[in-house]
Amino acid sequence: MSTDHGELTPTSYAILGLLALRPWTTYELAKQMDRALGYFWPRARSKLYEEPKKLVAHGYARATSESTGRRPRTMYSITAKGRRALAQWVPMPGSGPVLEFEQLIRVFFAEHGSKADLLRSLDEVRRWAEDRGEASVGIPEAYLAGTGAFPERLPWLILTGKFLHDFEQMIDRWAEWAIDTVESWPDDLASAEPDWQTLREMAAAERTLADRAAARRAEGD
Amino acid sequence: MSTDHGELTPTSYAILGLLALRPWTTYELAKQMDRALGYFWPRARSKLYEEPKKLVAHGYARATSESTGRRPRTMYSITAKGRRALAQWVPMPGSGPVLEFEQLIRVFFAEHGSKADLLRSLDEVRRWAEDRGEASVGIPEAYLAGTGAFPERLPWLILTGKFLHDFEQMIDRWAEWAIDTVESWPDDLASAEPDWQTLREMAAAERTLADRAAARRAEGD
DNA sequence: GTTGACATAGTCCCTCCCGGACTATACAAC
DNA sequence: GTTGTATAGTCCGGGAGGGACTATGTCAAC
Repeated sequence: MSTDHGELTPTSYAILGLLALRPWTTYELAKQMDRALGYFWPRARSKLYEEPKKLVAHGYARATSESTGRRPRTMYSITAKGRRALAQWVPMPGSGPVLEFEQLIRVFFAEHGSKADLLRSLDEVRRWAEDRGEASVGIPEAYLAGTGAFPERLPWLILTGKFLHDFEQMIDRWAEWAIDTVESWPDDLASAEPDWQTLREMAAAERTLADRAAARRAEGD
Repeated sequence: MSTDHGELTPTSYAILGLLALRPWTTYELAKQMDRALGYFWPRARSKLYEEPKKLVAHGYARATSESTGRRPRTMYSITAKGRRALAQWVPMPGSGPVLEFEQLIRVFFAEHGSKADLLRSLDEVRRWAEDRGEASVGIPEAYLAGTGAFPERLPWLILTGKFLHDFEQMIDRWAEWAIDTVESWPDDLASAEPDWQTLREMAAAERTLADRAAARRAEGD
């Protein structure tokens, strides 16, 4: 069916999903990714400009040339075939969460810096959470005020929104806890005392999760 | 100083940090990444085999040829110059957490599947958390038993460990909540009622974070 | 004492993807 | 009329993914 070799990736379907909402220019798509999808499926701009072309090549989208003044622009819209492909993709199993966290590498190797360095790294993390909060505070408020985009999708937008919210809160609370913990340490990291209490709590909680997984398997699942 | 073009990435310093603990063969390094660093800095095996060579080219590591029987292997160890470079890198600012979560795309576009499809996606997420719990349950227990690796690093290993733990718990709780929420919906997703209560709670919590960010900025930070 | 499974120790290569530099027009403000 | 910002993209080098491939070592089972 498709003559080109490039197969569709989750990024393709993410774009296709947006096209199912309404037609967009690539520029608008890129902006839209910044507002929502980009928080859990971040992709480079250059990719976002390529994907719609791939969708067109597969017959999943249609490109129409429009213009603002004498300046051309390309509007993309989904086809019936594209909707069918999307409906097939959505229910399929997907990959679990993948995390990249450079600042945590610097915490992991804290012994190569001072206590003050470590506290600075942790404070950076807390700021990240605060900045995130600032960036996203308007969105739930807009829906409460009835001005949010695509309100008919709100029930499941709240599901994904709460995930991002919980993620952000978790980071913030972790950073606060870590700062408190490190502040109680002596200046010489090498003589810091491990937080045994936290370690015991983690062991217990992991055990609970692991037991649930084992029980699930035992139930012949 | 360096004649080759490839500059050092966080991946390079992650490996360099491991070399600072003790010498390893590349194979051991790859295994070690699976055990800890890989959870917040996942990298392909092929990359892990290239990085030590780059470190040697920069004078940050030294390669020595050993053998097991007649089978050769390369042991890498850090140099004094490498330790200095690492000590410079660790305290520098790093990037905040970046998340990729394909399953959440499928939740985001839930309108293209059924309620049952959505529940299946969410259950997958819960299983992911359970499997993670199963995989990591032994680590805190080992340290409690006094058999964990590099016990002198335990204080900050607990910091990073708790982060991963909190991440996992957050995912698990979110999935449970989402499943409960969706189960209360009618079979036709289009007539589901938004969870206004959760939306209000999110708005309030984000506001708190955002205010803290604003206050921080006002304090001339 | 041989077979097979699994761990060790890598190499190779094609493709995906990043991300920053670059170009250019439209429009509004000063 | 210039300056700034939003719109609408293209280009490209290098990082990174990930699977296929090769080969030896070790240990337990048969």
